[in-house]
Amino acid sequence: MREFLRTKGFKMTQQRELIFRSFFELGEHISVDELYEKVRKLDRSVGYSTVWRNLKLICRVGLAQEVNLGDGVTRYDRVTRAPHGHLYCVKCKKLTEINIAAAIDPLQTLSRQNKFVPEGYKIEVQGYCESCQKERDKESRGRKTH
Amino acid sequence: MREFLRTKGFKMTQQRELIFRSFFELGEHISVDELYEKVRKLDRSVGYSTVWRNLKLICRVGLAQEVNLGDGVTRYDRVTRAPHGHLYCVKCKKLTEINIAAAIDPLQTLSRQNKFVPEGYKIEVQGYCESCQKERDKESRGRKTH
DNA sequence: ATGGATGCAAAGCCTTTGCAAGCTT
DNA sequence: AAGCTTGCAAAGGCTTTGCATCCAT
Repeated sequence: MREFLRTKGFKMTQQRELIFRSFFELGEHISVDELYEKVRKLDRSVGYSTVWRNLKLICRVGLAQEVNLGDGVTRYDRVTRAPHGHLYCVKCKKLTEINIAAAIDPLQTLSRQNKFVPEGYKIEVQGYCESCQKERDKESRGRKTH
Repeated sequence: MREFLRTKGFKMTQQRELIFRSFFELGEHISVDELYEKVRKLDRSVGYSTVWRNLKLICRVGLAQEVNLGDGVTRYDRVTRAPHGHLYCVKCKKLTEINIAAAIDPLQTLSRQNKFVPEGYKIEVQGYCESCQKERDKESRGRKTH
């Protein structure tokens, strides 16, 4: 890792190592806050912006990718060999990962037709998870503008 | 429209009509600011929050959907019969709409397998548009943490 | 009248950045 | 030494909300 970063012009520091380690130990869809919490448990002296900047760095060197579920918080997904998408329950916010290989195929074709070079895919299916399907009707009866 | 809203418990007002009209006249991927600008040209007295709340309302009654491209701004897409996805150039931020019917198919299958009831799809392909492909290499040479 | 709708100003929240000091290389 | 990093505090930038007032029904 240290080598990997060096070749890209970055240095390895104690905090950086802690942050990288923590990030990869956590699951997917990690937010800055979540990672910050985890890191703080191991080293109370690490600053929030350091975590934030390192998360950005992880993305910059291609080890992770930002994910935006529209809840106002940017999350980060480790880039794995298997690209995945999400089933996002709009009621309970639960996320379920799905393999999107089958969906990527037609997208590559479309990209080609538009002379577009794809680098990544964000696929999200919004809807209701099994346990929230019953609540669905109530939901649509909301009122008030705010 | 007035009727439609009434059945859902909302009233029609002068501002609301202006906002709704403007929204549907504009293209896709409209941000609150953009809509606000357009509305202000027609009526300087309309407030920002009114535009914001009405955009939310349009979504709530199912006429539009929030789109999040990860640039920190929430955009709104009119819900049309034909669902579409986007080719998002990470360099120039250009958006190109694509028909995602072919990609939805496998996603529905996956949803079914997870006992998930899909309501909408967000599909975004990140990459480089034709004119930005040459810049691609330079881009990856970025340095500095911030 | 009644309750939703509006405008303004003020919060809220998360994301970024300026700086001076501290560490790798 | 040179330059990337870090922490802290302060900005930013967009999204929400409190409230008193206004307006549609």
